[in-house]
Amino acid sequence: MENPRMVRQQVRKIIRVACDRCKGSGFLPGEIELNPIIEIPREEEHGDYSTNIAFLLAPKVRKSPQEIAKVLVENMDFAEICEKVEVAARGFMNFYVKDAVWRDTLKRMSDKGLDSMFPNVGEGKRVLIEFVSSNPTGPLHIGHGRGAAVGDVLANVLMKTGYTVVKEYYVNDAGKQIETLGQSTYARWRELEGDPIPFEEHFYQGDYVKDIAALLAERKSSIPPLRDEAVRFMAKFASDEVMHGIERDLADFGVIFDNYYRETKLYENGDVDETLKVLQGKDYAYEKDGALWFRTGLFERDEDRVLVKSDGEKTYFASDIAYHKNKLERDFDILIDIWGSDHHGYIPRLRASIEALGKNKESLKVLLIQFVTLLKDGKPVGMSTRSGQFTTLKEVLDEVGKNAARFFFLMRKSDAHLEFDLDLAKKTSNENPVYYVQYAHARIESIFRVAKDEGVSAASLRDADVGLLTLKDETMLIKGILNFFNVVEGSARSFEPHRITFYLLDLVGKFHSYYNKTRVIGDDRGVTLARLLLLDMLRQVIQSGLSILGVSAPERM
RNA sequence: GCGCCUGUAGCUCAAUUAGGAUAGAGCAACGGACUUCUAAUCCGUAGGUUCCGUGUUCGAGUCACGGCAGGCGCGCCA
Repeated sequence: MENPRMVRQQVRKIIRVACDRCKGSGFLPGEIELNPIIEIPREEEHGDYSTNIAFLLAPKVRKSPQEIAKVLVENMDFAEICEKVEVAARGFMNFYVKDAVWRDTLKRMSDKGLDSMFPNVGEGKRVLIEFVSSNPTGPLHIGHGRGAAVGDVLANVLMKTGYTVVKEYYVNDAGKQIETLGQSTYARWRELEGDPIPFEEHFYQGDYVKDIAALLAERKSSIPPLRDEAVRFMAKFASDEVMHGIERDLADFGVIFDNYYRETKLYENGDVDETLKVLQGKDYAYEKDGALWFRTGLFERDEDRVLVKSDGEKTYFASDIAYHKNKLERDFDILIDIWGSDHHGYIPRLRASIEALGKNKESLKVLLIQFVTLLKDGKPVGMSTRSGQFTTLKEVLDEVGKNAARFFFLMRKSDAHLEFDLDLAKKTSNENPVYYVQYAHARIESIFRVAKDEGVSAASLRDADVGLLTLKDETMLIKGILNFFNVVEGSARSFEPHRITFYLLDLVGKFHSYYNKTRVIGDDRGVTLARLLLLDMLRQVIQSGLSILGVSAPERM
């Protein structure tokens, strides 16, 4: 078997052949067409794969599932890959794959390398993942951190599985919020100059505004004398400054974007006006009460939305349509947007706009990220950007480090609430799941150090005889290792990066258990080599999994 | 009022390609294992009306309908 997916395909084939044979003998009607599920059973005693085909056939041929399963098995040639196929009491058919098949697949993996094992899900499709996209009016908080982790890891997963991926950050550098930032900065600057003006309630309260004002105060000469111009100048200055900080925090978090796409660019190059013209040309936009409205209701169950306000200003929605039009025109097959879940109400109108532009709205996938509750001393820490009482990503990174932060963000499915326990993430103890995985890797590295001292080189692993891996724990570990590629595939198909985290925890659990029971390096050189090959593959899978997560795989701990 | 998400062990969460067999982990609790390649580990015990109800069927944590509870959204804001 080239890879573990092929084992499942073989099982499918065995079933199909048996069905054909039963059709030939008249036991099954010839025209019947079925797509049975072949799954990995929960219970180990139920074999490596099982199928429900007998249940699906039962009503059609008016026979009991048990009888159908029995006849199918009698007509089955399974000996090549299975040691037995059993009919369970209810009518399930359980396939017990030969241990040798798994061992040979492991050997193949060792010979050909990990990269040859990843399934090609994407087939070269181009996908653009847009995430974080936080307004440059304040530093990233912990919620953005979760979005950053999910987006970055999803990008890694998709890259592993045959997609061409571009990571993009959309910078909302136009509009009222930037203006408010300018006013806030200006007010702080006046304070520093000893000539204060009222600091209004809707201004940004955070201390970072004061820092920026202080920076400006040092370069007094470049500030325009007129207030309006000064505010505009400071808006630009402050948002650039904040943006630099965001990029720095992201880099510290291990997230590097391919592009930063600025909203103002869409205005400058005429994309927004062009988009509005197209919509109007198709009569998908109309004027009412002095404003321009988009006919959302034509495409989705949603109300019509304003594109141009009666004061002539364009809405965020207008430029966002232009942005997504722009993305599609850059020849991406799939657009993934990662948003905070509080924006979910925005999905219908954006989908509608894509359809209105004559594109397939199914090419847009929106992943919603639920809020993060930060726990400190077991109690939640409140947050709000306006009041300045948020916990920034930087603070969390400084406290728990990149590895723990990324791992914790991916311990939940993204659309579920996440409780982030700061104290737990910080602990250097067995309670911390990050270390559980990393420690397994360090242990394996340690074994290889000892092996090296005893004269076992990496090259000699080529001669290892996997047939000597006969322990039950070893078979389980092999299956666990090979399952990696299925998990990555599932993760890619469902856009659920957190599956990698769960998989790794499960896998290294098997290893820790094995380690405590079994000595790898022993007197029997053959067995030692075989076990080292097993651990080498395990090590590579852990490294690969952790690198997808963006978490380090330390050699010592 | 309408829409989306969530509800599983004391706590935090799983449950595989959208229905499969006896619902699983970790933490916390209790009892054990270091003369050994790393005890940041392992082994064992205990812990459940899967929020409630009705339905669909060979089979429901999973699907449908109706409730209950929590979160979020329903702007000419972004």
